[in-house]
Amino acid sequence: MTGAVVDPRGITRARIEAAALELFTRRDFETVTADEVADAAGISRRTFFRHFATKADAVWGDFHGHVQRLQELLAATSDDQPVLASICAAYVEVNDYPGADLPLLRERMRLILTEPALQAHSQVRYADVDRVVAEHVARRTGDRPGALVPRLVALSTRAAATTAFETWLAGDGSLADDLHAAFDQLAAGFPTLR
Amino acid sequence: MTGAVVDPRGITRARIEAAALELFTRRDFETVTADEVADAAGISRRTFFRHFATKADAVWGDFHGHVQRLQELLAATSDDQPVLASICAAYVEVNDYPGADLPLLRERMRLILTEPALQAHSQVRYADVDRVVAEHVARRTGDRPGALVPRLVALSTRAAATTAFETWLAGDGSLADDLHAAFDQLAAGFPTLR
DNA sequence: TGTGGGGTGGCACTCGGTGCCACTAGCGTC
DNA sequence: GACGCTAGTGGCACCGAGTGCCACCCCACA
Repeated sequence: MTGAVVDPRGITRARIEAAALELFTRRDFETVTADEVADAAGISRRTFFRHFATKADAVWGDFHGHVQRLQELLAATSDDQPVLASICAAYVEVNDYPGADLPLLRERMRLILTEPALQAHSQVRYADVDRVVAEHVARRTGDRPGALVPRLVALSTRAAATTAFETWLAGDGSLADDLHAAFDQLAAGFPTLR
Repeated sequence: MTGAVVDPRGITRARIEAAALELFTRRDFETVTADEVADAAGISRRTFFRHFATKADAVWGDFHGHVQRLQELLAATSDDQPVLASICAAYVEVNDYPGADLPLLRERMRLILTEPALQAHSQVRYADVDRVVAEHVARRTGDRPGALVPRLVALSTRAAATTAFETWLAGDGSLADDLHAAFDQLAAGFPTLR
């Protein structure tokens, strides 16, 4: 009805995201219905599912752009730098949010890491990250992207990033420090275990 | 109606699993409805959801027992053995299926690793594995189970196991060899990258 | 003054999953 | 044999996620 006077292709989407994050934070993800999110955003349920394929997708922001930036950063790395270091740097860079956005990121990651439905959904989104990282490693080693080392590096660096997010959420340090700490352990074969 | 003359608590469940795996293999997971699985297993839809909380759960066999065996194996490891080696050995042992069961395992893992809905669901099941492994590492290092190293080791060893399953599925070697290859890379900090 | 396209809302439908109730079979007790 | 208990089952109605279809409205452009 109001039709949105201009809506430069994103206002509505942003309003839905904000409403969804607010509701999912206040109550459990699964108890919030798509109708409630739509109501809170001032749109119809049908329109909600035009902007987001899934209820879960509403918490991911512009993740596609996130993956694309990661890919570009990896493509621009120097061959002099060790592979793991280049991946760590790319993860740090792509997660370098301005301080004002950190509370939002915190809440988003808390939901993704703790709500079972979102945790499950995350696997599908992160598969894109794994593919991008594996291709980067494959370029550097000459392997196929599906070979053992590229896949293992992709999956275990994502494990490092996930762990870093966990510790970042639990503490009050900087995300970059937590990422470096996790990647250092990984790259050195977990020296503290010996 | 037939009521099952004896059904030593598991016949029905096994029949559902077989029917489900057969259908999911022949067609895509998402296109097979719960009704169809129930029909194929000779039970009602309602009964299907009494045996399995989720359509996806029907492909996991006795995963709970799997996790329990893993936990017992880890608890029984010697402190002389390096932590990563103990985890690798436990993964190998718990996945040491008799040759006759390998086709079943192959199909199960292929579905879990390639069907998006099952891939997503797997995250929730594997969270139990991660918890068990992290507790094992924490016992050995004196850390809390939620600390950086226990969590990182748990998540990255699972990454190694997942990668090993991927390469096992793509090739025709032994799963134990693939697991050892992946864990060796991980424990040594990816030596081939340097 | 048309006219075409994009964003929207409403509606009906499928499917996964759940709560409730009724039925049956097996089993031990009196 | 009648009673009650329990476990497994089927049927039904219901909720919520997601989709296809159609009608509508508004804006841009001819």
